[in-house]
Amino acid sequence: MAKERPKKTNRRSEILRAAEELMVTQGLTGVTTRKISEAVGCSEGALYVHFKGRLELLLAMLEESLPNMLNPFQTLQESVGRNSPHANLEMAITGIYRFQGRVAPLFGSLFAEPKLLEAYRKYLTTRDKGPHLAIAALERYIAAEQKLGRINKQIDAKMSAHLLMSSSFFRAFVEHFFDRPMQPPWSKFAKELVAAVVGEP
Amino acid sequence: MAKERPKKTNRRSEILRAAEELMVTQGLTGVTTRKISEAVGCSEGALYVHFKGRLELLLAMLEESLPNMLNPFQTLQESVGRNSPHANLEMAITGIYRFQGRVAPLFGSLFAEPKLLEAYRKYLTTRDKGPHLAIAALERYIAAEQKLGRINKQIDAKMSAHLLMSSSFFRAFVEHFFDRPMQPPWSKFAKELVAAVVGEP
Amino acid sequence: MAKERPKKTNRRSEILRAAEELMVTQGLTGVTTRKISEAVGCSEGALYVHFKGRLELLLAMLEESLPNMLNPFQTLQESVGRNSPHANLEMAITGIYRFQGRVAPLFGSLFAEPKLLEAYRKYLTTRDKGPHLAIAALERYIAAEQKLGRINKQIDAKMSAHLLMSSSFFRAFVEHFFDRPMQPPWSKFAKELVAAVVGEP
Amino acid sequence: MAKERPKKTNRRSEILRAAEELMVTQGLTGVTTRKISEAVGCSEGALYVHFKGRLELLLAMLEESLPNMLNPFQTLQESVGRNSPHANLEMAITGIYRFQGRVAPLFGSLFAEPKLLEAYRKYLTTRDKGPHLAIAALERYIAAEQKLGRINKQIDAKMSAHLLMSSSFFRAFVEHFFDRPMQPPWSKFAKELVAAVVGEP
DNA sequence: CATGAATGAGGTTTCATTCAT
DNA sequence: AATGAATGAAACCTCATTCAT
Repeated sequence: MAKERPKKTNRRSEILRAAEELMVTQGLTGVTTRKISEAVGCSEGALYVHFKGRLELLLAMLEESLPNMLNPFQTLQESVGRNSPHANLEMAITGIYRFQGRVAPLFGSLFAEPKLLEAYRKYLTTRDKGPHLAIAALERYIAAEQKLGRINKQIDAKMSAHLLMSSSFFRAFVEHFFDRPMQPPWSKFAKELVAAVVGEP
Repeated sequence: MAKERPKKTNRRSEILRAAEELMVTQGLTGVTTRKISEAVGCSEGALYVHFKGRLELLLAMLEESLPNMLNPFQTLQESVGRNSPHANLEMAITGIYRFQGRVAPLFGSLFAEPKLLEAYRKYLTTRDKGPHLAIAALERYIAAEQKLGRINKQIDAKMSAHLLMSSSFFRAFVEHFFDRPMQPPWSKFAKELVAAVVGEP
Repeated sequence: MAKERPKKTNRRSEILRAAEELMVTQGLTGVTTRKISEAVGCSEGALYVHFKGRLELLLAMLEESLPNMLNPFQTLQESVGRNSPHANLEMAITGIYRFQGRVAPLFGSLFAEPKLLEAYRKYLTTRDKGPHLAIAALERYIAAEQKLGRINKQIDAKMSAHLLMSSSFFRAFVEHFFDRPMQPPWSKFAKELVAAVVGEP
Repeated sequence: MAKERPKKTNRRSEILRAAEELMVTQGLTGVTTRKISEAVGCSEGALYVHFKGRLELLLAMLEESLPNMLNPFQTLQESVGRNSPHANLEMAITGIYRFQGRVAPLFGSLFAEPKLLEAYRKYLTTRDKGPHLAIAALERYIAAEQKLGRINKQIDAKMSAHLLMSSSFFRAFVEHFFDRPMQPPWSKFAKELVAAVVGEP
């Protein structure tokens, strides 16, 4: 009789979640095997059942932190020609901004451990992941709207995409670095940013 | 006959230089008291003659990594009305970009050690230092050139400053993160960026 | 067939025994994690598997040094009405004296490390341990014998108990402090002491 | 012409006073060369101008902590035949008790550093110092009063002296060990103690 | 799959002491 | 007499990892 495997999904993802939580609250340096196991409520040895070592564990954790980034762009692509381009772009960069708020500290942290950074680099490049995807998605959207005449055709779509991305990232980074929101508040800034980059609505 | 004191570069700065070197090559995690003392060629105890502890040492090191940033802006302010505004802005953001290439890994690293980040935060805010100064300098320059009619008065000076800063930072960060230059090369990108932000020359 | 587990004296107690040994031979200052691990023949890290830190280790060690004190008093209580009260008291204070000879240096040492003293204090007071127990036991015994008419009823039992305890402790402390026995030798002194305190037999 | 030495007494005794203060507040372990120099407000090196090393410094400090003990006994000897013997003894043991309250932690501490204890031992024994002096003084007084018929001649003067000394020491030690006064308060206890030891007045 | 004990290397910091100035 | 920089040893503790059970 087949042994059903009902309670799985468990450990491995518990561990990853604990690791991410620690990374956010204590910084990369605070993500020790001891603390992870304490947070999960298991022995340190248990970590090595699921991962070859700390590095692999952290890589897996980073892997699972990314996917959420894609959503804003699917939505964006689907809204070509619908609503106003400005509203669409604002929503998109708001998604990006939020995502970057979460990952800026994570990614920044990696500079502290070159081995981990190098490994993550390899992981990203072999799968062709990176911010260029987001920029490209923005660019495609802008170009599409330009074709529809809803965005000024003079605008350099690629550069605009770059500007939107850069500004969101810079803001997210600085705000987390100083642990304090910048002025003006994001919603106002997003409007102004889009207006400045693709022209007044 | 005055006794010259030639060799007084003085431990303290040797230590700081060694620490910075280590931070760049090995990441914040690699900046240990042991390694610093080895790099300097002194005992570990010697570090504590000059600094209360590792944290203070690192803070001092960060302190001494900043000042160089100010130069591009002094130059910028002095060139109001001279040469072309585009050339001036390109030079300025090139300076910023280079500076950020050096400090992005440093600052990113800090996310790995919240205590250090917090301390550095305090240091920066009590002296009102931060990227807003650079942005404000750019903004002042743009506004000044607008007054002279050398830059389109329609342009939002503050937002433009922000865009220039963000783009430089984003590029510097990403290039160091991936350890690979982005396309197009900086000199070309800088031109396009300035053009996109303050209008074709 | 059951596997006997003979060698389980178990690190933890090996460690505690080594620590006590060191405390006696080298003084509290000589009880270092290094020396303990060397004495046990394990790594320093192993200590931290069993104890949170040096302080907890020392507390546990002190904890296990006490219990032996209780025996003299059980015996004492059981001998009410039997043999001569003087002989009984002599035996009891001899037990106390021996115990105090062992712990006086230990307890004295604690003044050298206020944090440890404070922690031990807390440990003792929360469990209502302390010399008052010994004094009370002596007092109870004396009172019981007074009821039986075997000790002069005029005697202040409480004060007598106090005197017996104090004298034993003082002697033990001084002898260890000077590393030299006092005159007259204990057996003679004990007799005289009891006679002086509860009256000639 | 005599060189007057006006501002002396200084350093050396400043250092000793600082060391004693530290010993009382931080325990022997807290008496480090660094802390002493900080407390005095001089360099660590300065300590070695006045003392060969830490051990000699501490010995000198202990040396200067004792002399005050003698006063109660001078007074005592002078009051033979005056006032009441009980009052005189109470005053004497109160002096002893106070003194021991100060030195019990100091002397206890020494068990933590056998080398220092050994050195101090040598110092004490070569000059024939020690608690036997105090006991002998008490004994002499009691005997003198017995001769005058002011104290019961049946009393064993030597043992009485011993009991008075022991009780004071025990109390001082325990009270400092537990950092809490014992019951009954000293003044009441002293009366009862003297009454118990040399008979009701 | 999981544990708990163990380890060796390495972390930061403090110590008493020396010595050129 | 005094300093301040320096040191080597040693303090306590934490790390990632292994392995028998």
